Amino acid sequence: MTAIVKHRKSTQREAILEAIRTRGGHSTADQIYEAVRLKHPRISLGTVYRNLRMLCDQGELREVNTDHGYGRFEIAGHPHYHLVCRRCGEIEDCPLPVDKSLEHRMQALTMFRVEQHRLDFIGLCCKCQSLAQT
Amino acid sequence: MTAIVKHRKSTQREAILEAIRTRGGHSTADQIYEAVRLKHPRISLGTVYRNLRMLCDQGELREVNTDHGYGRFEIAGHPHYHLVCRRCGEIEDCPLPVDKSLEHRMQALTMFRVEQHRLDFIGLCCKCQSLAQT
DNA sequence: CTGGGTGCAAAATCTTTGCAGATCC
DNA sequence: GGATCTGCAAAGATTTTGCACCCAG
Repeated sequence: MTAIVKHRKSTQREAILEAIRTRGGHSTADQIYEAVRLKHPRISLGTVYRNLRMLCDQGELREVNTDHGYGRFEIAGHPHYHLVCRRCGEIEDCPLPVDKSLEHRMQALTMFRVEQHRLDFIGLCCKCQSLAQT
Repeated sequence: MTAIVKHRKSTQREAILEAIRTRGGHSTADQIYEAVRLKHPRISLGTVYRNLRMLCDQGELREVNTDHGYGRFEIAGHPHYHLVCRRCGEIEDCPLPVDKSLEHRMQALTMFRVEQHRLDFIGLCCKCQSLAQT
């Protein structure tokens, strides 16, 4: 099932994973690039993207999509929902438990083959609540 | 609340709305562009994007995000969930009723100001089920 | 050694924008 | 007639890729 692809270990890839862990997840490619650059000034954005893609394919990372134009990446631990700020795009993990039964309920109603679901709550993060009225 | 902006009517904008209605929603900017071009060969992609943005701002359209790189647009009727095909990116509307109580349950647990939520089921559409095994 | 990984820069993709002329009211 | 829209093309933003060199195994 899972593609068997050999990958060497590389300093850069380790550093990228480390950076995501340190930042606490939900980082954009550029944030990761900047973070890694502190220790590895010669790393290139291309390498960051290449490794993010690879780590996603391997299941070590998960890409989180927002409406804010760029992808964000998190460590692929146990699944959870997200809180997404519509103003600044920041993402927080959601304390609500994941409800797998939704998938079964849904599957009963459609020919579409349901494999997983994602639930995002959209609104304003604490910081943006104080800044904006709208 | 809603910004009071005057907008004239334009042949192009009408045609864009019409195209989205005809295609049945969930269209990409490019699909809309191609559809409108049949009747208005001189329309430009820029105009399509400008009008899509405007119609979203006015609340006539809603932008639906997928992981497939481009935005999709649907008529902003009553809210509903989506089925998203991970292979081809196609979107279907979901028959499951929207559960607003999720937002209240969530709001009770966080400082984040919850305004709405979105729920996508991810999997394989009928067409892609027959094509792929993975 | 040798094939995967990297840096660099160019290219690809999707979307937005500046400008001059056309259009609606 | 004047503000709004349009077409065109150039610019932006984000992500991917070709290539020659480098390095882990």
